[in-house]
Amino acid sequence: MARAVPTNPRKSASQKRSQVTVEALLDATARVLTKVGYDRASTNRIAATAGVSVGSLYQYFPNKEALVAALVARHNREMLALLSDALKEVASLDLATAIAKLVRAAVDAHRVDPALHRVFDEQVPRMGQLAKIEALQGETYRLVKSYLEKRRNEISVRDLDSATSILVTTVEALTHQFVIHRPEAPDRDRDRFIDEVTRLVVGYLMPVRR
Amino acid sequence: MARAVPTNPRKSASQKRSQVTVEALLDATARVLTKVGYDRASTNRIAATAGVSVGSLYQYFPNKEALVAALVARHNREMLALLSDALKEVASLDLATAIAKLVRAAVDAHRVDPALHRVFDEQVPRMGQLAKIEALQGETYRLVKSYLEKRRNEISVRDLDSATSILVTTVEALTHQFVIHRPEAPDRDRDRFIDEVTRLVVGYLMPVRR
DNA sequence: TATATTTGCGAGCTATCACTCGCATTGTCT
DNA sequence: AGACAATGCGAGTGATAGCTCGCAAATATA
Repeated sequence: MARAVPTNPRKSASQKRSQVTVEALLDATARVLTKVGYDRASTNRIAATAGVSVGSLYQYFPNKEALVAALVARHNREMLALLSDALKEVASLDLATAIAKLVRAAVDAHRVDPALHRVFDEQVPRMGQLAKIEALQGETYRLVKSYLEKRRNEISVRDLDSATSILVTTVEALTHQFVIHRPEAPDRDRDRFIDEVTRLVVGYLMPVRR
Repeated sequence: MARAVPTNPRKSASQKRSQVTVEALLDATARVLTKVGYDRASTNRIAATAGVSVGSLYQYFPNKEALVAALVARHNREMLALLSDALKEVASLDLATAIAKLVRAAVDAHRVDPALHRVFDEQVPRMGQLAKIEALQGETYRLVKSYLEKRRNEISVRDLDSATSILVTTVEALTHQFVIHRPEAPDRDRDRFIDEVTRLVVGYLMPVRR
């Protein structure tokens, strides 16, 4: 319980065996987090779930926070890859269609493991090591902004930076809210939701002189 | 540390003296939370900060979670009152102006105690007792929806319910993000931000045939 | 004033947590 | 095979957390 001082990384796994251990620990962390929540997810419990000793856990992660941070980082990298793919698939479409597809991609991405997503959102404290992880969110920002830049002539906003940050925040919040509060929503409702978000975004990016 | 079973409320304060104690505890909770964060905010620490014994704390709050829940509830009631006032002040304005004023009110509300707000947002786990608190958020939803209903003829959205939920989520997320990431933003930037959010919202509620 | 009730106290109990360390096992290199 | 390094182990340690309980002080009631 006593963890006042910030911690440094440990040795990184070099042999295959240890890499398996690390993966097992991350997987176990995800399972334990979704099963019992952040507070009750102790390092002992996670190690046991992973079929690994606590000692091994601390060989690769200096503390619980670093462990969770690594899991979040892995998760974020996956999400980022999905976004990147979606942006490529959408490169040649007109903006309105593209936005619709992107929003759908966001919703689908969040539906992969909603329980884990929910824990990240509702329980994992975003501080310390975890705060650094948000820097990885900056990559999302960059990807979206560079996409908007390519479509600059179809878009009429004062400032691409604020537009990007507004869009990323908005779509993320709405997607979270939808997936968390209506995890079993039928396809029709999901389509409706995507439609509404698309209208919101397109209306913002391509306003019509009134 | 051992708190497996959910807990019931304790006796509520009847004499003035005890009400003072309860208030002191809530105030201390806010101070401790913003100072050391959720994890390190122990009940002993909170009681000491309040100038009250742990025993007294547990006379009114069955556990730490209930204590924090009570604080969040108090905070939410204050926020709700601000929203309610803002809606009244805006009743007779045209929609676009009204939205702008409402967004400004939201930003101002979050600027009252940004540190506390941040703790609520980033650290306080939204589960158990805290989940019930979100039901109080339903009141926000109801207020906004009834406002939109009064303006139904100026608005063109398919469904007022989804529109309400989208607007509440969006404005809240954007406001949070702005206040947390730019707590010291100059007035000009704040005005800009309010402008953008207003454009986003108005563009959604009053789309122009394209 | 005498009695009953409410409120306040805080040392201390138990549970649990994060984390260590000396030793055993497995893998690599020559 | 032999030597050295990498990895795995898990009982044990110290610290701290949440929470209780017996008693004292303050307030209400008669």
